Amino acid sequence: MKLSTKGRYGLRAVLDLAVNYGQGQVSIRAIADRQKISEYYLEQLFKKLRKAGIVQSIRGAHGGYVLNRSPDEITAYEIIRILGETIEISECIEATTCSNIDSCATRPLWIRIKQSIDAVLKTTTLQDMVDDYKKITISKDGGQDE
Amino acid sequence: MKLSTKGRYGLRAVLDLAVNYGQGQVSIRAIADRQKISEYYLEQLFKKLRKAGIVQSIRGAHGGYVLNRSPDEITAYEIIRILGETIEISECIEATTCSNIDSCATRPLWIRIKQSIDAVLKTTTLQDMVDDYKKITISKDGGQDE
DNA sequence: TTTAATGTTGACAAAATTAGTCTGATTTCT
DNA sequence: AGAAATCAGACTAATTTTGTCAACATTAAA
Ligand code: FES
Ligand code: FES
Repeated sequence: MKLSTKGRYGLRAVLDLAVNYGQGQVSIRAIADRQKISEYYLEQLFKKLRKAGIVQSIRGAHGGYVLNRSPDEITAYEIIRILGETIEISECIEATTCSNIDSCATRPLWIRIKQSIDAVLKTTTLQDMVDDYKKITISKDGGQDE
Repeated sequence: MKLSTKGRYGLRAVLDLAVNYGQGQVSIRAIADRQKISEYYLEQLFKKLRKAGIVQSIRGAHGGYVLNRSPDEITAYEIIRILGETIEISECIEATTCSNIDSCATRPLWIRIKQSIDAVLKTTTLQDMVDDYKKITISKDGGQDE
């Protein structure tokens, strides 16, 4: 069970925007460079994020993307879902029923797992993650921003 | 993010054994029938379970499989891991470090998610699941065993 | 007004993983 | 001997994921 790169790359990219929140737009190329992700692939992901209203695009020369809301108002859950990542574990969990529910004793377990994952994702904002991240890097190299 | 059929089918199959625990061996064909899973595919899964000592095989005519331990001593976590299912979310979580950990702010999140999944799996025994299952079916059709 | 940088879109291709099947052997019971 | 089952490993098919590309649209700056 692994999150696909959609979710992993996408969240890292959005986090890059969160770190730079309030300092103007960031281009896909810059993110691709920093995060070592294909520029073309990121385009796909930002398409979804823009349609969902998470980010705003600034077109033209020196354009880029900006978060539409403050990082502490965006949860990891939103991002993951928008990127098309499903936290289903088993297909029949989101549905209210399942064709062979009578011979299946695993449903309650999958549901509990899904709930515990969702709980973590929903209570984690981008700001939380940025804070954690800064704590690590600062303790390592003495800080990089003024 | 989905559990592969290895984990889903495998756990259902083992649960089938757990329901019949103490009543002798169960053949793969019987499980395949009840759970609507390919007989050949199940063979693959039981191969792993046998090597890991979860089940014991009884060869020859009227053979089958039996749980090697009591259902309340086997956790869902064990089964899932033995079947080769990884609960990694991201590749670099099990490892103590990661090549681009410096530009990645998502690690703490993935770790917390993994821990919450593991917690659920480790605290759920086959017996727990059988109990849940019986509760449902009994309330539905008035019970099926004597 | 031109130019260059960037976003936008949809289609496509490559790679990896998962899922499922098959054949043949061995063992044990009747 | 014959039937019913496991055991082992190879093999294929299907699906999903990942990544790439080309053509176009929009805007800012020169
Ligand atoms: S297979 Fe659908 S609930 Fe288990
Ligand atoms: S990519 Fe390895 S820790 Fe995030």
